Amino acid sequence: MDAALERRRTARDRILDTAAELFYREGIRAVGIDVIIARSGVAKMSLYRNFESKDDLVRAYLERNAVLHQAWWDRVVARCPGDPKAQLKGLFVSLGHWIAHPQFQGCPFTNAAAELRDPANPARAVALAQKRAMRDRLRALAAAAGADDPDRLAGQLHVLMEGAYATGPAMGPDGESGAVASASAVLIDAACGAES
Amino acid sequence: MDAALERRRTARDRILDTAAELFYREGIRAVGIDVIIARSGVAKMSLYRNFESKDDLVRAYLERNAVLHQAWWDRVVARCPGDPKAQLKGLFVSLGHWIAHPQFQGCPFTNAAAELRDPANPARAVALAQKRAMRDRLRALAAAAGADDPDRLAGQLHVLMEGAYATGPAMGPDGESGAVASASAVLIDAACGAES
DNA sequence: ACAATGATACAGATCGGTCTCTACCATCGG
DNA sequence: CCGATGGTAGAGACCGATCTGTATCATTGT
Repeated sequence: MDAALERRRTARDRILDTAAELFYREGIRAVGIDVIIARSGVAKMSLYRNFESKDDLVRAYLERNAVLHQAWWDRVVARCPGDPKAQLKGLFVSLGHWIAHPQFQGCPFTNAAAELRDPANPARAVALAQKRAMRDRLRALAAAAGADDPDRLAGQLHVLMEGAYATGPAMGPDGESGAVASASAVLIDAACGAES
Repeated sequence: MDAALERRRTARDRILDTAAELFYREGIRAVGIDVIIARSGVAKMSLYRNFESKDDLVRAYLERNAVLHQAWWDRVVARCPGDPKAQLKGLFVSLGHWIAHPQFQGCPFTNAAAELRDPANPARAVALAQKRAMRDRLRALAAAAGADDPDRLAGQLHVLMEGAYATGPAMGPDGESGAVASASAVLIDAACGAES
């Protein structure tokens, strides 16, 4: 029964798990269908019964990652309820830890956008939408924190956040983790008035 | 003679020009050798006589871009001789203009690093070296500007710079150009003391 | 005549995607 | 309790397209 349940659970999920790991670690274009098939122990037709195409699988991978990222965001924000300024700073502290992780390979969405340039690719649309959503959430927090110009602060923090993602793979685990947190603090304090 | 010189000049250079444009606009892995051949009006063997492989062509493309980027940096810095603080700010103002260009497609080195994950790829090494060189130059300017902690300011500005590159393609021409310049000013002033 | 280049065919590998066939398992009618 | 049925999955051959890279031969400018 256990094996049966495992089987029923799997197929699609096993494909998605394997694809997510490979896409993130080795790149989307570098990972072929055959490798995903082999590593997930799944028949090729099972993949094409659950996903229309490789592009569709990539789209599903990014959409699931967007949900996970959203969950991370909510988790961090929930640690400082009612204190938007601390919530903002907490995001960047947590981000600084993440990019120092030895297996960190950059932002999945930025990577996908770099690999998939075709504007008509739905996976690319998911990646870009995620960026805009991030910016919107930053803007909401900046406004809640009482920034003089919430839109400006959101823009600054958005650039900083993207930079943290981009700097990670280039500078390695001893990279700019501290710089991310400290820069965000400087920008947030400057935009909200120095009083805590 | 002119045509002959043109011919002699070309071959390698025409290949490199065409490859640079295509690699940057459409991505490295998305552009095949055949397209480069056709668009540059060159025989396939002329490419393989001038470059060992496609990877070698990519490496040459990135190395030339590194030289061009260095030249841009020097040009901007030369506009404010003897004023490192203004030089730093000028870099980010200029960067803000660049990422607003409609044909901006992100940082060629970041894109290359995202597309070429194999650590043994020499083109990837060129891309990562460029990042480190940028950070070193930022550190030198930060020290010259009298920052309290030059290494810290360099790290912050480095993240900001990478973020500017990464945000461009996602947010479009009406993106965060202003945020880049303003954020850099806040960080620089905070690190050097407010007095100009 | 000679060196460099263009044109083209080709080789070998790999890619995404389709097809066929078999095996399993859950359900349901008797 | 038992046997037929249908849906899901694994295994692997196969296809056409495309990719990098090589070999061959004609052309051209000096």
